[in-house]
Amino acid sequence: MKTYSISEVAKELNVTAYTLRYYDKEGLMPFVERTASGQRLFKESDIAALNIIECLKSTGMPIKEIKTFIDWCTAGDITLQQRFDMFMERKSVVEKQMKELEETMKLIEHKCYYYKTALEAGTEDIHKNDKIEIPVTT
Amino acid sequence: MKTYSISEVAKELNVTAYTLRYYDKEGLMPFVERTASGQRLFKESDIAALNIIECLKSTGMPIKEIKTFIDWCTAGDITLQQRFDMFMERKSVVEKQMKELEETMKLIEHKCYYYKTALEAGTEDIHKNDKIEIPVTT
DNA sequence: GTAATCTTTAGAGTCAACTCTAAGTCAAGT
DNA sequence: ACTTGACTTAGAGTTGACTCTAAAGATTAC
Repeated sequence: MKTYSISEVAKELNVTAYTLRYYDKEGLMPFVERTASGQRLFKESDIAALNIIECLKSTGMPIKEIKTFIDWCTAGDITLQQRFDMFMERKSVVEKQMKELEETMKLIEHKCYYYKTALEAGTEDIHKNDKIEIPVTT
Repeated sequence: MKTYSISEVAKELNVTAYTLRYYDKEGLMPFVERTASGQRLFKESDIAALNIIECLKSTGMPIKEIKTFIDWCTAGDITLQQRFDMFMERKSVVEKQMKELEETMKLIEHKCYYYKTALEAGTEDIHKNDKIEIPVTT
């Protein structure tokens, strides 16, 4: 079975080897095996697991919570419910992030328009009488 | 013209007064006026500007870059092009974030399904023969 | 007018997530 | 055998963004 060194994996996942060692130190990689001399040997399945870790991280989940998930994985079928619940919660977190990102996008696009027209006019003054936007909650 | 105290603004924007003072210290709020005794007086337009700051922050822009933008605003029409370019770049950053968030969502949803079926079976073993997913670039 | 509750500042402390250093070990090429 | 470069560890250092403290001054409520 093909294995990979830490720097190969780092390159593949676009992180540094330092970061991977840090994750290991924090308990996110209890599954990675070692050679007799102590060097890490990453399997394909380890890289897949790291992809899940990256995915959780990208939802804003802190390392410590990801560790809890890894611990659940190690514990086996007894923690299936916790893991299911966790991913369902992540799903709603990501849904919220998507909505927020859309609001952000609206404002950014409005500003693009604002500056495009200001540039055409040569001055921002053309927007002097724009009404101040009060965020609408409903 | 109605004005607001730092704690009123903090409440409104869902941040702490500490945070607002920190932003001020970092140069994000040169426009906020003061009473004779030195207390900050926030106008509606200041709150609008803080909303833009929050918007930029939510795209992952660091405080120092936001300060650059605020400095451009202070400099006037001469920096219209820079500000337009900045928002156009933010737009493409947010587009990228949206795409990434969709990829994240796909993986999360897949995991929800994975654990839902595992729960129904009472064991994760039913997925033993799932092929390892190799991220597809195209 | 005085107590309670703001506000101000400079500067220190915290926290997460890296990021690096030092000193040593291991592996691959010539 | 020896050099070069990758790997190991513990632990220190960095960064960004707050978060708080202390001591002082200002404002509000009665």
